[in-house]
Amino acid sequence: MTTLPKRVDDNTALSNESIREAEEIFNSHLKRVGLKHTEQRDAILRTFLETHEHLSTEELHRLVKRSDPRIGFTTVYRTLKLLAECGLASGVAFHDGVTRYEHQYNRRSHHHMVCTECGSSVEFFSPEIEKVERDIGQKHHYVTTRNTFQVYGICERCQKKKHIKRELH
Amino acid sequence: MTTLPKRVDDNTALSNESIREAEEIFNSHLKRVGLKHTEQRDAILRTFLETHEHLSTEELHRLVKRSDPRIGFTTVYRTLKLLAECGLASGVAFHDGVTRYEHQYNRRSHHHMVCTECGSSVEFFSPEIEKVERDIGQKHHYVTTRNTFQVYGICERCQKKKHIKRELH
DNA sequence: ATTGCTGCAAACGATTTGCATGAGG
DNA sequence: CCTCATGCAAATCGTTTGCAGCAAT
Repeated sequence: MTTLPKRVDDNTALSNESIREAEEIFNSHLKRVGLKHTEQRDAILRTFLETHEHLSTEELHRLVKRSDPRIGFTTVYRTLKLLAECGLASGVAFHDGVTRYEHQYNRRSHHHMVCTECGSSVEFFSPEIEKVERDIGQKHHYVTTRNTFQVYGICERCQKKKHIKRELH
Repeated sequence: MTTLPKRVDDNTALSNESIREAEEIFNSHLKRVGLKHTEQRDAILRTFLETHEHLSTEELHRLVKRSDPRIGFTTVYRTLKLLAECGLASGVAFHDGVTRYEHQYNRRSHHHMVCTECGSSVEFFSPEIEKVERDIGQKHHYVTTRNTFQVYGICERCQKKKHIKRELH
C-alpha cells in the first residue's frame, strides 16, 4: 500500500553557495555534539539537498547508493535523524506508517494536504495562512516565528477507487 | 520529537442527542457498505465519543474493556477504521509511530498557538483557515475532512523575561 | 590510541491478516 | 442458513539497536 507522494513542481534547487552553507551548519552541529565528520554523512547530506520532495529513508538510501553503493540503510537512517536535529530536515509521519523527510534549508514555509487513504500529498503555499499567523500573534501579543498547517482529505484517485468498490456490492 | 497535545479543558461532551446522531451516521454507513450492526461496534463508538483527546487504538481498547472486557484489540482497531471511513473519527500519525484518533463529531476544528519558550498555549478558531482548507481541496480535487494548524512563537511574558536577561549583561 | 562510525543482522513494536468459531440478518 | 464479525495468534513491515570490525581525530 505504498503510493508515493505526488510529484510537485517547484524550483527549490539550491545554489552551490547554499549547499556549502548547509554543510557548514551540519558540520558545526556535529562538532558541537562531539560527532565525527565522515564521507558518508557528507554524501547523504548532499544527495538529500538535491531532492525536492518527501522521501522515506528507503528512498533516500536508494538515491544515495547511486553515488556510493556501499552506504548502508542504517547510516542513512541515522544521518537523517542528525539532519533533523540541526534543523536541516524535517520529518512527517504519513498514514501509511512511513516517515518521510524533506530538507528545510532555504525553503519558504509551505503546507501539505495529505490523503488519508493512500498517504500521497500535495504541497502548497498560502499567503492567507501567513496573514492569520500575524493577526493571531498580534491579538495575543505573541512574537510569532513559524506555523504548521496540514489539510487531511481524500485524493481524487482514492475517491474513484471507493466508488468502484461500492459498485461491486 | 513529539510533544503530546496539551490537555485543554473543553466542554465538548456530547449530548445524548448528538450521540444518537453519531450512531445513526455509523449505522447507515454500515448498511451502505453491507456490514452488520453489532454490540461491540456500538460499545466502541459510544466509548470513543466520550473521549476528548487523541487516543491510540490500544488506549481506546483499554477504555472499551471497562464496559465489556471481552472486546478484543482487533475489533477496536477495525472499528476505528470504519469510524474514520464515515468521518466520525480522524487519525493522526504521531512521530512515535503510533496513530492516534479523535472523534470529529460535533467538534469545531480549533487551533493552537504555542510558546516555544514556556510551552503555554492559546486556543483559537479561525474561519479563514477553514476557507483555505476548502479552497485548496477544491483546487486539487480532494474531499477534505479536517486540518491542523499550529502557530509557534514567544508569548508576552517570555518576551519580557528576555529583556530582563539582556539588561543584566 | 581512543572514540565514534558503519553496516549487517537481529530485535522491536505497531499494524494488519488468516482462520476457526460465533453471531446477525 | 448464509454471510459477516470476532478474537486469537501469527505475519508483516518500518524502525531501531547490538555488535564486531573500520575510520576519524
